[in-house]
Amino acid sequence: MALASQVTTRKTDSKPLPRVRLELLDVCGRLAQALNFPRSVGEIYGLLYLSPNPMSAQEIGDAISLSKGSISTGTRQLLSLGCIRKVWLQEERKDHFVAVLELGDLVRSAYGSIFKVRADNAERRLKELIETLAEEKNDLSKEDHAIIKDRLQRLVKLQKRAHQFLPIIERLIK
Amino acid sequence: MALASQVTTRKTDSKPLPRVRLELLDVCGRLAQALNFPRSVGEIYGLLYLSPNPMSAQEIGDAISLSKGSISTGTRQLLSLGCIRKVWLQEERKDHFVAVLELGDLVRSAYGSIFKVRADNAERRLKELIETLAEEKNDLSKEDHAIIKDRLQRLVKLQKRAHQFLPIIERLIK
DNA sequence: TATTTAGTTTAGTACTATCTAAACTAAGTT
DNA sequence: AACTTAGTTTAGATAGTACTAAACTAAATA
Repeated sequence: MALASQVTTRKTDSKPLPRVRLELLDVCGRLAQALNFPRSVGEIYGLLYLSPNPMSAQEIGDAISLSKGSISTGTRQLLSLGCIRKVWLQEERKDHFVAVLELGDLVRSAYGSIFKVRADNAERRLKELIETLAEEKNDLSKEDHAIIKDRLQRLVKLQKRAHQFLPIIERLIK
Repeated sequence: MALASQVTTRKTDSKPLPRVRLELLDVCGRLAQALNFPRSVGEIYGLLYLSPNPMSAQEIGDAISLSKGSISTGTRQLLSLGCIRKVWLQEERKDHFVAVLELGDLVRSAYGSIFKVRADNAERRLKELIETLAEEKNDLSKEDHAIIKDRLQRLVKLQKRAHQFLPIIERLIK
């Protein structure tokens, strides 16, 4: 029993992280911010990505200083994004986390769930705009109507252009 | 003189915007937010994009309600991004603005100045990480070193993959 | 030169997002 | 059953951003 408690405290003997890991952690933090995620979420992923072993919330909190609460929500986000996984270690009560290393898969699914959805949304929106213009035709002067129609038409062209990309990107990504 | 002042006040007779314009304005506002710009910046662009005439700061402020200050900084941002242009109207002291309609050009330059730069940055960063790892080789256990090296190698692969995209995207864009 | 007008900059306010601390839930241990 | 431990949720603190109002600069007009 005395031994057991020693074992649990041993966990906290966290040596400082090697610089490589600190650097990647930072890179991931910035990347996360650029993608409108909390920086800490990126940091957690970066920490796990170069971790030789699965890490508990404890250990994560020790490595980057972050509260229990933040780690809890951060890991939940990463789990739901499929960026990390839980692993159960024998005779360990705590959850442990590992980074999903197959980033290609992640990118692929991000494409499907984000990029594609956006493209579809944009298309719908633009159609709505054109409908609205049609409804308002009588309220507008001939010239104004023509101008607006022309400009919306430009957007349609641009969109068609973008649409040609999708299949090409899909092929590249798979 | 009375006439002149009438003329200047006439400008303020702003009729409410047609719905198409309100809708596009909204779309652009949301788009701006998604790109980490202030919503108002997107709204200004959206407003100008469907405007039959160049608009003064005044008119912009009347159309979407926005303070002088915000319009000043907002237009400056859009100008520096190349999204709008100033036009000087005869016998008008005020600046007037028009949207740049060639969105294709904008996308192209955004690719050059943002996407490409990011890709290059990422490449540099990754090289640095690998250098750091080399420097730290002795501080790490053999196993840890091997693991970290392997994972960085995965990133290199991913990056090479991404790199293949660039020329293809460039070709599509031009 | 004094006054008006256009536009910029600054100081301050309001809002939002992320974090922490602590209350809480649940489950395992003695 | 009481206690410890792991993890979640909530309330509140803090920081950052985007806006407004107002002071300021510069230029045109009287």
